[in-house]
Amino acid sequence: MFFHFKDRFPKLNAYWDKYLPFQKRVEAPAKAVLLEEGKISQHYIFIEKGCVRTFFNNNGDDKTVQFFFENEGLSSFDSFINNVPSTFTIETIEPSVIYLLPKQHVLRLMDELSHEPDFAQMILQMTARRQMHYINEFVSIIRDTPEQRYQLLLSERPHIVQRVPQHYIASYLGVSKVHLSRIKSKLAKGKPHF
Amino acid sequence: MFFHFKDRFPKLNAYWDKYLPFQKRVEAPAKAVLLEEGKISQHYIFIEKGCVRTFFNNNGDDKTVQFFFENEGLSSFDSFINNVPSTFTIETIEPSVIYLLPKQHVLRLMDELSHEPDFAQMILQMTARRQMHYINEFVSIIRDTPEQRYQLLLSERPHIVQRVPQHYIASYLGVSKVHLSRIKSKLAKGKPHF
DNA sequence: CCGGAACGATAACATATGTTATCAAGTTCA
DNA sequence: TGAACTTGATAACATATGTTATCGTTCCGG
Repeated sequence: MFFHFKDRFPKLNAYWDKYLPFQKRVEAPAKAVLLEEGKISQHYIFIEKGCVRTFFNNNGDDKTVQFFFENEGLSSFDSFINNVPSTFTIETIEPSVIYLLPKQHVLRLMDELSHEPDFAQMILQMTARRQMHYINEFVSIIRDTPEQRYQLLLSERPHIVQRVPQHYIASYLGVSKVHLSRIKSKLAKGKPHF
Repeated sequence: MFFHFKDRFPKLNAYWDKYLPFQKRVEAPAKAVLLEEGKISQHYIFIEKGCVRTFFNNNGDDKTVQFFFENEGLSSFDSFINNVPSTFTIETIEPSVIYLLPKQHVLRLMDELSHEPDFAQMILQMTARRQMHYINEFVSIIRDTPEQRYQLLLSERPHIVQRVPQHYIASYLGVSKVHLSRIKSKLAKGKPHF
């Protein structure tokens, strides 16, 4: 969450660097669970290499909520901040190199940061953007057909299609893996590639 | 957004009361536009009486994103904070009594508030909850069938079903109004009421 | 008080999507 | 290396959902 705003708020860099030493480096294989559904989040997670998804279990099959890649950070935000059980699991997709920053340090970082004069503006701008992201996810799914959503993924976030197994993408799009396969073959017919 | 946290952070009361005089009271008929898609949000909106929806236009027909009722506050958050065009329109559903607090006062309120020692915690807890709300909207739509979503609405937010015209609810659920009508008639057959 | 708009139900048809099953090609790991 | 697992495609069938059209009712403004 914070990492993405380093450019807009250069002051973040100093804080970030200060807490780097407290991070724990982890090399995780594929399908390694970084946080389990129902547990309380204890770390902020930063991805140096590899990719990660968040998902929840629903009657046996799981539904993917979001994908994360290199140089992105995440946590189960509500669980982390409000000390409640996490709604979803965080799991590596590929073998990955992960940095874990324990909650106590993050909270200390936030507390120090809150003495900066423009902290209010910064935190509001950050959270407004995050919120907009999730609203857009919702908007897209009530506005677009699965086929349109897949094409949006292809054009705007092609790395997801390239690196993530198809059934994860299917559940993220809100369709069965069989239907996503149909969508792909339909698109392939319309637009032959030489 | 802030109003809901008055109980958890009693200090908010003092700030809220302090800025009450700067609000403008408006009596709006049904279908009155409080903020238009594409414009930049200039007010925080508080609903004293009536109800309101946010929606966006999509090729002529509109898609409802969220409903708000008495004693709830809202703004087009990203537009308000980041000074960007609003993604959606805010419109009354019923004739309503609305209070508008101009942006400058809200920003001043936030700035004062940021000197409170637990401001960081407060703002993080608030935003984590809001974020969770929107994630849950997304999760529900990739997990549940429209019929299940309608039943959830019936059991957990029955006031929406009672007060809001059906086609608004249909677009919020992500189905056509015809299909929502089908869902209702199907449920009525299964569970006859005497 | 009238006429039109808004709201909601229903039918008929077309299309989209889910489910289950099968097959093939990689990939992993003992 | 071989067996098990993962990934992906496809077929066949059942169900869900969209679209268009029609009808009746209610509501509201001139």
